[in-house]
Amino acid sequence: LPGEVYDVNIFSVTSVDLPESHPYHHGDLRNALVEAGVELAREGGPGAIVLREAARRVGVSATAAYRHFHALPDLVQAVAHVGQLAMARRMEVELAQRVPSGDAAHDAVEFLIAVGRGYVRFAFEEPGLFMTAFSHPGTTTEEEARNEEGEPSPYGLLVTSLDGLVDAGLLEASEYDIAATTAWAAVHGLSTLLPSPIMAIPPEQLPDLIEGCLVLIARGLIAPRPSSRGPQNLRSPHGTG
Amino acid sequence: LPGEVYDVNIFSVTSVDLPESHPYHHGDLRNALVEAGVELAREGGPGAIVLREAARRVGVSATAAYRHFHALPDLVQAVAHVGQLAMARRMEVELAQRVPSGDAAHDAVEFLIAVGRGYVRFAFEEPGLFMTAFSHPGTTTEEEARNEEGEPSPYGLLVTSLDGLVDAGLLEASEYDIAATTAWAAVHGLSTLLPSPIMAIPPEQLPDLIEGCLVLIARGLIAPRPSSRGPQNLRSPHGTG
DNA sequence: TGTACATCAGTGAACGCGCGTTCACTGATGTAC
DNA sequence: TGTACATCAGTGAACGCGCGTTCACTGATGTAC
Repeated sequence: LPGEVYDVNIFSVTSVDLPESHPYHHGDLRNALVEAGVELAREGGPGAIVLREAARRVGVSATAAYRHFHALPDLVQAVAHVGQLAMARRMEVELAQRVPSGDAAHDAVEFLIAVGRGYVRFAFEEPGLFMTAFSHPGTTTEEEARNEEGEPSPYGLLVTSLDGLVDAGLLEASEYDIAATTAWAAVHGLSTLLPSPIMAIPPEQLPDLIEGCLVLIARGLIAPRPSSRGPQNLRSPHGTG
Repeated sequence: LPGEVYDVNIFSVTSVDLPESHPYHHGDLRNALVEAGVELAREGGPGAIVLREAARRVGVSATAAYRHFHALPDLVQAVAHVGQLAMARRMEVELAQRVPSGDAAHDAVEFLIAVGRGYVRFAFEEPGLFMTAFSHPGTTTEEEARNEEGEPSPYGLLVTSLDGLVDAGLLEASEYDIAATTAWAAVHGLSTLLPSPIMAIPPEQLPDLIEGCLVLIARGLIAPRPSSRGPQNLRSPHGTG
């Protein structure tokens, strides 16, 4: 199925090569345009995805793109999907590098931190693609947005992390949604803010800072309930309980 | 000093009115253009700040803007500055609504949470201005970026929050930078993610969700050191200690 | 196996758009004497 | 107090740009008989 070949070889993890033959007219124009779009996104973010330029790079007239995409936003969407996939792959690299300890609780936390680390590092390594993955040009069709069979997704990995925390007894199911939102938001904020000129962190301090933040985020998720211990009362969420 | 009148009356907090008289040619063109730019930003984010349109709204030729701004990015920058100020004001509103308890530790945490709540609510109430405040069109000149005398800034309020935590004995000074980065990132991530179609949270669940996340973030900042208590070992930041 | 035809994937010229920015200019204001 | 002149804040036409998208078209492929 040529329509499924979305691997972009950004990271060495990816080993699937695109077919070299062009059996029919161009043969694989849609994928070629998406790949060109990915390059543009890497170079300049979502705004740099330009239909005419993508066609130019593929060596095809601008009009040809309209055989495969209804309009520009559809191409951007396809690129965003590739970006999400690449991000998930980057997260999986971090997961693969864990060394399991005997302790289930410890390992569950390490899983969460590895997922977060992959997220943030992807944002640093591929800022343009990261921004594109989270741009939303028009609401995604349910059908289009659905992941391919077995494709990893950043959100899926987060969910897996939190399930692990629940299983290890570190997170109450009643706090699941809040924990998920907080974890995602915190990691996303790091990814957005740290690379921006707003913060201007000296590069050599970045790894330690990121790691410290990830630990601190994890701590918030699994901290014991305020009622059971701790020196001060944190009030419970407004309007709840 | 007419150059200082940046109040935009987005919130009723602001009570300074712009002068109605136009004593000299236009008289206050720079501020008028900035205000028009703010409106454009509110309507469509940083990309919607268009020099020609701003001039059109003020009723002046497009060229006139070049008497007051070297080029478009300078106008965007000025608008971003207004956005930062408006955000800080919104945060101050939340601060003003606190009811102090006797407990210093509790109040310090409430201060932090109020600051975060203002940040997130501003992002919901003024998404375009929020995005503009954090866009960075060309690196800011040191001189230009410096705040006006006594102007509040979002980062300044965050720093005040954390100082309060340190004073109350809830945060170790050695963790200050990590805590600051985490708090900012988490709150910024909530502000970015929650309003986006990616999450699609039902509006009636938003206040509780936000509040829960803020508590959870605060918890992470002030959680006791892993070495002293807590059921599992969180490893210390990579490469440190 | 060869031919007629429908279908499909591409071409190339052209459109309208709104933008940022430039240029030479004009008219109002402030100032020196 | 009046006049000459420099300065300053605005005008309006024009430029080039690259974009997304349309249109009528052409040439290659697949298919029925």
